[in-house]
Amino acid sequence: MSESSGISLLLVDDHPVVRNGLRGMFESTPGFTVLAEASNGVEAVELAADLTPDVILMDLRMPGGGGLDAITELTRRGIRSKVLVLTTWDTDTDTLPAIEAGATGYLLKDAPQDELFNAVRQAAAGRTVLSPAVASRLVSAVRSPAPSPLAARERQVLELVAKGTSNRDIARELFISEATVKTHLSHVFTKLGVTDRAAAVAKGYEQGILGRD
Amino acid sequence: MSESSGISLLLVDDHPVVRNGLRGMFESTPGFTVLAEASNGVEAVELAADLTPDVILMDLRMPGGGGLDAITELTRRGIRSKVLVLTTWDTDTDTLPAIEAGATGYLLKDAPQDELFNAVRQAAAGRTVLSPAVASRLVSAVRSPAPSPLAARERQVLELVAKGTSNRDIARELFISEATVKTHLSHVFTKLGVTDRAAAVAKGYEQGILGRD
DNA sequence: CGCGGCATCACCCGAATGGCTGATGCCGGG
DNA sequence: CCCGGCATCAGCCATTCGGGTGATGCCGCG
Repeated sequence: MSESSGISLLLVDDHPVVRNGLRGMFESTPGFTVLAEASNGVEAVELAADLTPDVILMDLRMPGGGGLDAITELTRRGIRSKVLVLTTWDTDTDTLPAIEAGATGYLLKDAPQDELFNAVRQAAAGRTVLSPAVASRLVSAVRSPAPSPLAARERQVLELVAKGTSNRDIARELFISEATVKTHLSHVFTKLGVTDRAAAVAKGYEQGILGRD
Repeated sequence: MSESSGISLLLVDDHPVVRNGLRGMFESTPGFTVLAEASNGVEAVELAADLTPDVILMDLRMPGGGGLDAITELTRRGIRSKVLVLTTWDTDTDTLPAIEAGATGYLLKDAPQDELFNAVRQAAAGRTVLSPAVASRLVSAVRSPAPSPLAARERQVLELVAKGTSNRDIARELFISEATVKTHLSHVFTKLGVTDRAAAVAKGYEQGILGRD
């Protein structure tokens, strides 16, 4: 942390107006210093590597080096600047990936100024800041209602398979014959595009069919 | 929403002192009405079904009907009250399950009053409110840095297994013998407490060893 | 320096798995 | 009314698994 000049910032946005607006806001407020600006992800990574700002305010959608890749790269390089994603609309599907990639927070640009300031401070302190909309998204992703392509019986079988139940025991458990279990499993394999139970379980988790107990 | 009297509340906590404290806070603040209190989950569900408060402030750990079950039951019954989980420490492993069960927000009891008020208003409006600590938890669950008990090689093998690779092909892929693959897998089984590859994959996902590509 | 964890390999064997072919009954949509 | 999806069942058969037992070499920690 650059103690003397408060929280140091790197602004990343392809739109100069936005950068200017942000720079204005932060420069006219004690406790913040704008170290530099970048207009794309690649630049952002370079500057961040050089200047190690406390917080990087980053737009996601940018020409010439997307924000997402930039975040990934930053974390890969072990640069400790906190990334605060600032986006215009949150209709994006990128919110989750961004967070997974290592973003510390996610805010909408229409957030009131003090919320923004506050978020930056929180981020600098390493705390996660999510705008309500994003938090909701994240939460609903956790309880994602993934429609499964599997028939009810097939899902049941798959669940038991995931628990390590053998075909024979699945048969017993569901009061059907082992042959039927095998048939169901074959269908599961076909539908999931795999050839064995282990991969089927993996797909099951990947597609959210399994995993929500 | 009970327009006339602001946001209506149901307080659920096994500790009378806490209930009292909360009641005091909310009754002395315009815009809130405490409809009732409950000291356990079962009571809470009954009262909620009866009174349909706008927001339910609920402790998680309670004797006689845990908060988690209560939340589950509420969502099951389609009761539209928003549940705001209020917990003392957040060391719990319950935060995620609670959210998955349908909690609208998750706050620590040591949150400052206005934050609490604000959270309740947000919750009443259907927005998700997470205290920073919980948000972090949630986020890190998404990119879970779960320390896997598996050795490097073992993890590799498990990953291939999840892709449906046969032992023989795993051997080829890793330039080792099939026997070695089997040995690794045996160890994986032991460490994960399962007996077959399908269950191993399931555990792998469950424990965050697999799933983050 | 010995013990434990990791990584490697071998051989045996019984049981489980997955592919294939084929069949029946039910149900709902076109 | 027929077709397709679901659910049920059967038998055959090659392959794969998983367990057991045992062995070697390397490395790090005490």
